[in-house]
Amino acid sequence: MKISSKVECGIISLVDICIYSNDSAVTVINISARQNISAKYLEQILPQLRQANIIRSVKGSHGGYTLTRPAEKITLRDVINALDRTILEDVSVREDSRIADAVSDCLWRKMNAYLQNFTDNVTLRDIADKLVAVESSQPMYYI
Amino acid sequence: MKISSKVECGIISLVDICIYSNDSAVTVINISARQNISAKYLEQILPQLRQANIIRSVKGSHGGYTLTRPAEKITLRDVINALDRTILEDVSVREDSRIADAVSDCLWRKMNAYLQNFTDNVTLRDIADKLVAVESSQPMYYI
DNA sequence: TGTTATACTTATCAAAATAGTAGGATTACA
DNA sequence: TGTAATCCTACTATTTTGATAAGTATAACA
Repeated sequence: MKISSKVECGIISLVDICIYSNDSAVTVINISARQNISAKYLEQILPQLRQANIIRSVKGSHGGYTLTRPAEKITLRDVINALDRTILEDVSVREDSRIADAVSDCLWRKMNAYLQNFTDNVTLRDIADKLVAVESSQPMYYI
Repeated sequence: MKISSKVECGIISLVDICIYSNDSAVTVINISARQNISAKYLEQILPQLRQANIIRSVKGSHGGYTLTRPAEKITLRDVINALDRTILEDVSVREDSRIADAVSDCLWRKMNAYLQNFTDNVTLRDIADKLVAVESSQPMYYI
């Protein structure tokens, strides 16, 4: 399905922070270098994740970002809602007929609930763990 | 979730055809009037549904559209694939890092499969039936 | 106290996608 | 031959998206 680049970069950044923060905050510059995402672009995305209370930031020298809570407590839905609320909104465009209403009620609403259920049950930890599993037969670096 | 107006109008049209075709084909003009959708817009959508073999058309006087098969054999996935293939494609934007690959493999692909499963299990019949159920306590007209 | 390294904010811009329109061509039937 | 319909292709305006730019604020440290 269509996932915006913003959400994808957000998740990649969070996994990066999850893996690379060892008592120290992770900087935009480092995420950018490791993940091949423009630093300027990240500077637009990360503050939104902070406002959603998924990461916290430290300004100034030795600043950067850390997760606000354990990775298993951060769901895909949290991230999507922080960065692209429309993905999980059930928007009905048409209100023009009884058929349109029925399609909206019986289809879009249901489909959306189904998708929300999925995103509620995937956490950052799941992704990070999968990554380690994939890497296990390889040298242990993540870049 | 985000569903394009095109897909929504397509489904509404199909339900309309399902309900209103009694041995006779349903015309764009009638769908347009009943569902409040511009006829010109429908003229762009319905041929795509025909190309996907969901409806057949009859040209000329007394022409119009009918379903090619029973409503219970037309799935939401059929319709979406006919009108907006990107909805069910698992597109990964980033291929720039191992984390990006992991997110793509372990998340987007899985999410897409989950969504496809949903769309495989909803048919036009389901929608039409729901509509009748909604109407059952009301006078029996659909417009 | 000044320099440096960082996050933060706002504005801007170009490209792509979307929604819808327009005009004419084609077909079938009476 | 006229009429009622689908079909086809192009166009346009709007919105969304992806990304960049420039400058501000803040904290650490020498």
